[in-house]
Amino acid sequence: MGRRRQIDRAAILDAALALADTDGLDAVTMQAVGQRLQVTPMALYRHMDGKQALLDGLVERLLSGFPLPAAGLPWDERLTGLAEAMRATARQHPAVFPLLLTRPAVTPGARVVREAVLGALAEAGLDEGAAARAERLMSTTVLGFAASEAAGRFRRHPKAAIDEDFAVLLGWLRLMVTGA
Amino acid sequence: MGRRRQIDRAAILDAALALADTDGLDAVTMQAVGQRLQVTPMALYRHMDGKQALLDGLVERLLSGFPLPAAGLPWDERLTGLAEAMRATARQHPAVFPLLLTRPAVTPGARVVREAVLGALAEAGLDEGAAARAERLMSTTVLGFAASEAAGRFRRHPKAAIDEDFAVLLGWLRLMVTGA
DNA sequence: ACCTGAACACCGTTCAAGT
DNA sequence: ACCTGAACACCGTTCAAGT
Repeated sequence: MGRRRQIDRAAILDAALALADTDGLDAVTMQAVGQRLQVTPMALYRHMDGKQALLDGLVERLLSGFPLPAAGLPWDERLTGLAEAMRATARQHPAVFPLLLTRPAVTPGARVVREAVLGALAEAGLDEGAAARAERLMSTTVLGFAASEAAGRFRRHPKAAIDEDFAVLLGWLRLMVTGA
Repeated sequence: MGRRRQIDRAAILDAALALADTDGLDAVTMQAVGQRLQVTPMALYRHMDGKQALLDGLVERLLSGFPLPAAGLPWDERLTGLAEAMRATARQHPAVFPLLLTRPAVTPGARVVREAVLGALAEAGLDEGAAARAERLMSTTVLGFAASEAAGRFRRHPKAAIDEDFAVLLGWLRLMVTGA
């Protein structure tokens, strides 16, 4: 025992995410991930289809770890909960989060989140077309805010002001649903 | 004459932006920019403080080329014009645009755009604090939408649907000002 | 003053070789 | 089956040398 290091896809993503969280996206290199797993960079290629696939995997990790609001809650609380969970995820993984703005939401993890939003909007009384449009717009809005915060675009502003901004934004979103 | 290539900061940014527009951000390497100017990569360092400064310069380029709406227009048309100009810029420079979400708006170019938005909001009757908040939120929202589109997050959807999404978004923004 | 050559420490990725 | 060694074509960046 203890002769050769054993790795798998999950271990690679764990290592890459830890690296991204502590040292930023640029620190996620095949060599650094390998080193963290005590393996040569080339060993990763058996489990992961290259660097781009690794980044895709990281994004999916964020999505699949997304806490969904309790189903029994009223629609507006579910929407608010979803938005807050998104912001919390952005704060936990600021380096990876902006990549979400880059990829079509077609993966299983993205689909789950979208269905949750669509469900809340349907309960609010929006028809299918309006709900689909509102979902795109709301996701984009919340994603843009959270990604901005994660990337440090608001770093000149006190945290309290940004929290208040977000609260105002949530108010807008609610109005968007009821006022349309 | 014609003995040694002469370059300067503006020429470097021109070359880098052209490269980014046609081949993406990853194609913007010191070597590729140098080659386009028929100069070695090391020659760039005399005029530009490294790769990061080059990217910063590219972002500022986008901002400073931003067309501002005519000052005589009513506030809501100015706001709409600003948002549409932002989206047009994102379409012209899709590779560079997402970087805007990454940097605090403290450069001269960013300041000009922000003042234009604040001016329109002041004319709409918002006090200073409310205008500052609305500016942050609106810029973030429009930036998020335009960056998403530029990065290809909506590539599964027909262009007409996205245009309509944007029109709905502009309606929301207007409501945000009058309804608060 | 401003560009070049040589050099360094990294990158991602391949492929044959080892176990 | 799965990791390693060697190799390749790139990266960004420095510094002394050329003109």
